[in-house]
Amino acid sequence: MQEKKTISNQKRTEKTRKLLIKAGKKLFVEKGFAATSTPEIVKTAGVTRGALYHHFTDKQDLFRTVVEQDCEAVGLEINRQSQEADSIIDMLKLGSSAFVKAITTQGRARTILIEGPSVLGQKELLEIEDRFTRLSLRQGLEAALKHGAIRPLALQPLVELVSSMLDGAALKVEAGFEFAEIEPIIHAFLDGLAA
Amino acid sequence: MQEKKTISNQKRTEKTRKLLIKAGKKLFVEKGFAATSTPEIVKTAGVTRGALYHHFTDKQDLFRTVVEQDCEAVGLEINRQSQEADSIIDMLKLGSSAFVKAITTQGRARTILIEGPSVLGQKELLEIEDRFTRLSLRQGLEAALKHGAIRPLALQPLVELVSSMLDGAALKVEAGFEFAEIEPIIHAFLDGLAA
DNA sequence: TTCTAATACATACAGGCTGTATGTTTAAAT
DNA sequence: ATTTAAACATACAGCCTGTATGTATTAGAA
Repeated sequence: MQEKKTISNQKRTEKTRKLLIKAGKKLFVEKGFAATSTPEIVKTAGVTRGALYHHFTDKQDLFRTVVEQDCEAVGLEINRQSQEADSIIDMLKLGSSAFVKAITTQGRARTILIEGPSVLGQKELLEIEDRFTRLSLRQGLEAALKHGAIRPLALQPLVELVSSMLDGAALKVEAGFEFAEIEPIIHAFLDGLAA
Repeated sequence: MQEKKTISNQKRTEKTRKLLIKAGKKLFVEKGFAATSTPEIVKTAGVTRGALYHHFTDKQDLFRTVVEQDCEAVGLEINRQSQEADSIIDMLKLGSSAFVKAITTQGRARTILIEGPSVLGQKELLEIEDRFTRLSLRQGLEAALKHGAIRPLALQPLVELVSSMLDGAALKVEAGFEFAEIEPIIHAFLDGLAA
């Protein structure tokens, strides 16, 4: 029979945090941040509120962690799918599509795009997105500008606007629009930049 | 000396509602929906919670009213400023600029764009925006499509994406970017549609 | 004009939630 | 083996929301 006398603190922490994050993610997606109570979270996770407030400073801190993980996952998807691009403009298109597909998976659009701005504030959310999802967009646009693949525009605002357009596209897909209907318009916009 | 024996119920209601809406608008802009308490709202308005819950079903209902008023104001601005346009594409540009300018005034971006989606839900917010601010955008794009001023794309998703891009543009302006920096990029996008 | 009904509040209350303070158990360090 | 510190568990204080109930003022009917 297997004995389980001791669990290292590290493993224990890791496990508890994972349970809390998983529960939080599920509930934040289903009901939103405000409508999700901490008693509900810990009940879903199978721990106590003591554990929650030991590992996170408050509910918002848990939410931030959820958003960070979601953003990281989206970022990985973008990188993975935009590898195999022929041209620079093609890379932008592939990356854009990857972004929309990834962020409309697992309810990520709700946490990142809908709840994120009001719970974390626009500024902090942007920092997170910069770290994970918008990195490759920025690089892609930078390369495109350098190679003259798109018109000479200010890089920074360009990143912001393209990013916003993609956020919007994702929200529409989330709201029921077919991605097949949205994608050509994204491409039209990007082609417009090349004109 | 002026006597003030009787005030008609209509006037009384109008006045109280106006006070509550004004207080709510101020506080929602300053601190967000969640961080604004109803005791604080009624204190700012100079009325009691009884009055608040008499005129509005709940805090969210007051918020919705605030957003509707803000959207209406934005819509009026768009119509006003996009009158004097020469071409169809020019009307789109004028309208877009008017939208961004109007929604970055009076803290409207916070209530409509940041708090709105999470408090009211994406769906209900879209309905409100459709009624007030996106009406002219839709008409403009429809006319542009009919006249062949822009490429043949599905109207509905087109409206959604342009609208989202403008939302994003407004948020960036709100976040400190200069409108002068953002505007040319909006125009570039719109020109791209004409290509 | 008087009485009744309805509107527009005002006050009191119940339940729930958040964050903290404090207690307890288990791993880590000495 | 003992002490310390991490990882929880429990209890508590304060605040907030929505509702229920009570009161005053206006509207309408008689």
